[in-house]
Amino acid sequence: MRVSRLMLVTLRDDPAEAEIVSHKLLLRAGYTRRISSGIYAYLPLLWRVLQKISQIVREEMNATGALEVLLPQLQPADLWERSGRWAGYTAGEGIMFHLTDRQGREQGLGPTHEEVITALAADLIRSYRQLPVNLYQIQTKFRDEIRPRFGLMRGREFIMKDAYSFHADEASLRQTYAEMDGAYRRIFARCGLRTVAVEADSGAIGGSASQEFMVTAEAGEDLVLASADARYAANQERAVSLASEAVPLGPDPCQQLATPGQTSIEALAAAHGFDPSQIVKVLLLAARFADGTVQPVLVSLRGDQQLNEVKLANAITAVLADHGGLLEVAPLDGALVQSWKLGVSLDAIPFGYLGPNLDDATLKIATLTNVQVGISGAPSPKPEVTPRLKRQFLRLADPTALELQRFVCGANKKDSHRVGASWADLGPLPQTVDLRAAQPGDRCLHDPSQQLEATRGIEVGHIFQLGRKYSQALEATFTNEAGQEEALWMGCYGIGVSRLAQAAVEQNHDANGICWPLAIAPFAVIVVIASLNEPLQVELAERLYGELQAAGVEVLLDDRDERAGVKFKDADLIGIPFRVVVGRGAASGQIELVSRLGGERQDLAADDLLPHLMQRIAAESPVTTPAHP
RNA sequence: CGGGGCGUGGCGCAGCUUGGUAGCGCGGGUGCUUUGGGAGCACUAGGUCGCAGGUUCGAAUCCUGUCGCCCCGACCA
Repeated sequence: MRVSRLMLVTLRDDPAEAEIVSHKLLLRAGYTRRISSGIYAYLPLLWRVLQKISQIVREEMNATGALEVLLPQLQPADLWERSGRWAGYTAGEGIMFHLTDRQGREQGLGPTHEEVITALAADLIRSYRQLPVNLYQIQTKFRDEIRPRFGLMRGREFIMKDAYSFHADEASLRQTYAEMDGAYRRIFARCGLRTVAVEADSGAIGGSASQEFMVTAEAGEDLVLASADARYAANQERAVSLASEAVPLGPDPCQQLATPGQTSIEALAAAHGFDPSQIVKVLLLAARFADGTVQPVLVSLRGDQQLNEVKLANAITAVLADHGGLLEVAPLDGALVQSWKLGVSLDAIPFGYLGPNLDDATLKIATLTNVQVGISGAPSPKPEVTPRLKRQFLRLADPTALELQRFVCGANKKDSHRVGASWADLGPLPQTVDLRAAQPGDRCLHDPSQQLEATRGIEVGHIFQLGRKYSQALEATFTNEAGQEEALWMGCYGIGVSRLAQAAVEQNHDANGICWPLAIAPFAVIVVIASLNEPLQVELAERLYGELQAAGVEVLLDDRDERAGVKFKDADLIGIPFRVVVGRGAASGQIELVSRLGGERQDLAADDLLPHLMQRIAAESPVTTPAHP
């Protein structure tokens, strides 16, 4: 390809719209343009990169025996209603773009494809003899992200590889899951990325085991907690650790303590010399479900620990599985009562002095006159369904709180705490669930001498063992060896292809621009004609360009009538791994070869270029994974 | 959605506080000179100052509304 024909537009200044370096470079180097928030055009150079990545993904997926397909992006609502995800994905903070077609049928633009693929599996898979199978596709996904960010990093339209496997039993699922783990490691390594595999929360997709692949980068949106011995790594939302030892509380009998105005752990600890680990803090929240159910939740945590909201949401979902799906969890306060139109009075609730045994009766139904509806200027009501508030708290407690023999907690009375309370004093025990957020510096479970360290990561891949959640909902069954109908076991496996491209830039750049890993570079080589006014240079460059092309090398020829400096700057900016400069030495058949990464340069006879480059390229290319038998 | 910020030639910005007929750098075009790390000189094209109202003799500037974009939080490949 000739640069003069490439529609290459590079920018000298950083665009105002970009914040992180990879986004700036992709814009400056002419790889992409924003069309609207979270929607980007893939320009010719970027499209080549995306094709390169896709091809690597394809080769590694095919090598595991997976089958490539292409599924519809426009998906009927009823499919999503059958899996129970329509409401959650479209209402409230849902991320599915959706529309009504001319027949009045509701459709969604696919943010993911579990529903479609499971419906297909139900149709196509009849017998255990067909199993296992693994289907994948590489296509554009649509997600109306709450906050699109950082260019291709979090777009509302992006390219994803998603795969779905079907199995006769859990052991087979585990095996394919392990194969995908291996394939993913090879994919990211071949793309030239440094990644770390971490335990992850399975989120809205559902299911049991899941693992994320993080490109380590400062600009990453995720916090990874890992031990220095590399034996444990997890996303912070999932991470577990050992809490520090609590400071024991003295043996004095339980008594009330006047604590006027001391509504925070800090104030309470400061005023009476308590250690925060001696206090049980109680949080009041409310969980809203798709069917309108609103469940008040009381969470007990040790005072020095923080709540992990992802763990909390998972716990609530596990306890209340049959309300159409959890939509939202938020602190229950006056503002929430109003915005969710709960029709409840919180006047009897002594905020700041809550104990784990707060009486259900404190949830008082407000009289109608207190239900403020239709106040001008008030936000429009969010719930699409009439809320039905449960009158009993769901009581949850983190083990760190339950392990305390004696502790300080709110007395459920304004300006008053209990000191020396024990769980026996407080009635029935709350349900025990891990709810605390692991923190950097915490000791590790596998080896308490190890500490968790924080790094930031960009999630480029995620693999899940889904189990039978979707196959049961969508009645995707097969006949097992014994002749009985059984729901399929499922796994799903995603790679953010367009995100990966930007993550690669985030990890591979310098002050002059992008330094693409050879395997995903849009071109391997750029031949720069130093001066178009020198016929010898032009002639030699054209000859080399032709030879490289004939040899199958992906090569750019910078034939623009620009000064050499401009062309060097652009070559660095767009990040082509090898630069061949045809300049002063052309008369004596000498050219210069410059490596983008590291910048080392060497003079070569023009005739030696091709064999030399072929050898360099081969040296950097990994062995191709053999095809699946 | 809550909080913060920004919309002025293609790009990056100034001007706005204190209203007076729009400017700088880069980029584009033409010519001459230059020619190995984003050249110099000259000429030139290009802007209803996001949009809609309002105040005013007069609005980029003040007021109201609205749309768009970016950043911080909840969502995720």
